[in-house]
Amino acid sequence: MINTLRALLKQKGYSLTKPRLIVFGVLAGKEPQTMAEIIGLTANKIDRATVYRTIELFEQAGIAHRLNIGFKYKIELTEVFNGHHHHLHCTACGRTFPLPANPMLETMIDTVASKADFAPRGHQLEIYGLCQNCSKPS
Amino acid sequence: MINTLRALLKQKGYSLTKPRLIVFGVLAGKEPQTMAEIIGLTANKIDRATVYRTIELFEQAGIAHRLNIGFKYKIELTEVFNGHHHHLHCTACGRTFPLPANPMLETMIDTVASKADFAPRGHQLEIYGLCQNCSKPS
DNA sequence: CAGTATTTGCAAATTTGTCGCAATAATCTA
DNA sequence: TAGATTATTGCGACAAATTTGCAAATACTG
Repeated sequence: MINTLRALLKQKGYSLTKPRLIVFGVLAGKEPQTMAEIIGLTANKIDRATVYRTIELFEQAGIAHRLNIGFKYKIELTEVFNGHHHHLHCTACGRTFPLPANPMLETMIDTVASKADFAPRGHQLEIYGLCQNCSKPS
Repeated sequence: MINTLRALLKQKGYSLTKPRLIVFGVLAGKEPQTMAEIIGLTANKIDRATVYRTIELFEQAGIAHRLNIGFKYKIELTEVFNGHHHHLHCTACGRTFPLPANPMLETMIDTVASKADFAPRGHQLEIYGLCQNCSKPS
């Protein structure tokens, strides 16, 4: 994991610094995080500006990317680390869950775009609703 | 159209005011707009703060909703006015095109979510790539 | 049309994201 | 591994985006 990180950084000529490792640590194996969350979790270690710069750099290096959810956006590691997937966003508790990609669905999405004379390069599917926990009768 | 607008507002106990009509007019029948665009188009008629408040109110009343595209978000009228559809976002020219919903695709999305023990209430699919115009050989 | 409740504009305050630059840490070379 | 070179960080100042309080204006009700 760290090796992949190092490799992706090196590919772009970036170095693996302490702040970058910290930000990566905050993202690894967690649900997508908002900027505020990342900044909060690293507040005593890294400056706000560095967090923004790091995220931007991670995006350029294909390490992390933005996920648009409702108003805000959240950051998560790319499919290199997480595999391609979509998201289930619970409108009750605000959590975001990964939904493993379904090959048939992927194909259909590309097909539908192509039929509209559009050359698809990627997509993002966000499903809104209630997670298992929030739809339980209280 | 205006009647539907009035009805949706009344349903929530909101009144149909001049500023709300103006904002509605800016959104009706157009591509999704960014906040900056809406504010710009109404600058000499409505205060910025009112635009923000109106959009928020439109969201609550199911009149308009936010569409997340790349970094920014855009506003468009809901399916009540526009029908359910997805979006093709051209990464070259930045335009956003509607993609009429495909029933089979819709079904598959709901199914996939349900299988993950999630109760889907809606979804948003953004496809990124090149529009017909931008993929032409120049 | 008056009375009441809602909504607006304005100005100020927050929040969010960016930038320049000197200090610091990482990388490279010998 | 020391020393030179380059990339990166923290800090403070900015700039942009969004929110809020409140008095004045507008819409709705009877």
